[in-house]
Amino acid sequence: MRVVRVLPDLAALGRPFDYEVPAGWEADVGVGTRVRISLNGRRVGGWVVEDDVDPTERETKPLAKVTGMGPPAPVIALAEWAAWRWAGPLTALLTVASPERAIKGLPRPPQRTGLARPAAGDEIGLHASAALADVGRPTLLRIPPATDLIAVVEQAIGGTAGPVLVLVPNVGWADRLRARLQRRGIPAATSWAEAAAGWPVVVGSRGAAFSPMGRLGAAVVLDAHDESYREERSPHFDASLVVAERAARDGAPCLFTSATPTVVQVTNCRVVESSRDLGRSGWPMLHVIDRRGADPRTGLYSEDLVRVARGVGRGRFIAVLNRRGRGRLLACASCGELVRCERCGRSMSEHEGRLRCGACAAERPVVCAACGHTRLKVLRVGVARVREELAALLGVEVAEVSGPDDAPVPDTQVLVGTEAVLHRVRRAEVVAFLDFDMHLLAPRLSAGEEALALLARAGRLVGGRAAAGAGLVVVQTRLPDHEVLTAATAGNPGTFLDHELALRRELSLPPNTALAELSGPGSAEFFVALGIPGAPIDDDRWMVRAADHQELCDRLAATPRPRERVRVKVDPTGL
DNA sequence: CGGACAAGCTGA
DNA sequence: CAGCTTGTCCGG
Repeated sequence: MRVVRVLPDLAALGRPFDYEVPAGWEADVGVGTRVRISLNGRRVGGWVVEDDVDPTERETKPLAKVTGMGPPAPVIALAEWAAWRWAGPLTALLTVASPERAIKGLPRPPQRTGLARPAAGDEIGLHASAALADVGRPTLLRIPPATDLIAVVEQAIGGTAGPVLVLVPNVGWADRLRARLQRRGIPAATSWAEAAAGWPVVVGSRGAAFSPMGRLGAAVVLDAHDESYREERSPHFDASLVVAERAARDGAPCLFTSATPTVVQVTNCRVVESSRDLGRSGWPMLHVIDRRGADPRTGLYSEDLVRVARGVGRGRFIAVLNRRGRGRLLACASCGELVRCERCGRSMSEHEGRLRCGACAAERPVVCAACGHTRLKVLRVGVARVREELAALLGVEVAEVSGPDDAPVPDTQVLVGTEAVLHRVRRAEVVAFLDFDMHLLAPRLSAGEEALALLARAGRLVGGRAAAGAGLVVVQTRLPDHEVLTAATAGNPGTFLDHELALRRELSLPPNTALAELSGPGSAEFFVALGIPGAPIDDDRWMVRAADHQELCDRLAATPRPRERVRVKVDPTGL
């Protein structure tokens, strides 16, 4: 009698059980198949995770039902790797890798037309073409933000006979890319079933990293730095790393593209940089407005900014204001200097009568580092007033972009919104960051990387500085010499990366070490059981550290979890 | 996870 | 001590 091992889709259980395959079902059951089983008297769903298991001496029950197709065996193995890498339940990853509804049969794959490799005419195509010869670790193409990436995708598709997986940050982008490929005679899968059936190209967002396609011919991750590749829920897997691992397993080349790669990516990838000319011309024109002299109590609009806004032609003017998080900046009430950490440069907040850095936990007394005064002010913007103020200043209608992602964008020339507005508008003449310091100093490990990525994103809306009709990105800041701003001004993120890498090395932060955040009531007990270096963050959170992920993840996997709940976040971004 | 069963608490 | 809550165990 054939016996299979089934993992029930109950996250807290996390243990497989053995079942018999009833006679006549043999052909419908294999690794990955979605089944229903009778467990402890109730019917639950699950996945076959192992086939032809040695029947234990223990009695086995038969499978109750075959629900439909599930992820193929190599994707199950990939999900197991991801469960190890992000110390999370396999069930959650198998759910991502499975079709939403039961699938019994597959459509017939389309004719392969338009799949010839185009001539690698321009610089981007040449880089992509060369990078595709490389296998093992991803090649990172560092290309400026205002670059059309279709040439990269076409090189990847034309350069292999196997299926190509293309990851993009969001579904809107996936839809547009699919449509463009379709017009070129390249059918791109839009569903789980199509990917499983053998469509030559799969385009998708985060979840598509676990797409049920066969052995990859090549993989491409566009805007590989984008935060949306990171799953917000547990396990917090990073789809770009999943794709890199998958490509390596399949012996396929993996291409990352990014204008603003993270320091971890430039460390772990083979980096190919675009030429200096292309780099400069593809970054936007940046206008930095120094607000150091401004009274912390005055409004958000400098004279300079108002002048720029009044000079806008027919295009859009977009004002961006960060309201994300509870990030509050402190400034000296006397001289206006921002309160920053002397070790890592991030913002500090007041904590039991002392200043404390949210990123590296450094502490010091409540004293202005510039003038020695002890009175500090909280810089906070009256969000509701921002729109009204701008409308009054410019004498035009101003709309606020907020609410759900799919709501229509108001049809006014001037818009105010959080950074989400940059995802919802495709084109602008001017993008102005009213208070960029919130981004530069956010108490997160990735604050600088994210701030630079934001400027690059804004650059897409206004166009590269060399393009016809190029617009302008405006930044109001009290830190005009910040390395993020000098890098963006020069159109060369390399200077920022060098700075950030040196800082990370000095503080033993990733990529020099691997970190995990433990939270929840059981975190203290789990920390002790782990027996690796770490430090408390606050009441029920701990940060643990190991030399690399092998050591960290092996330790996390080998240590039994305490009875009380622990959440583990490998590679935390917020500290 | 959720059912089974045991131990603990409460009030008459 | 019935009736209820809370805790612990376990599944093929």
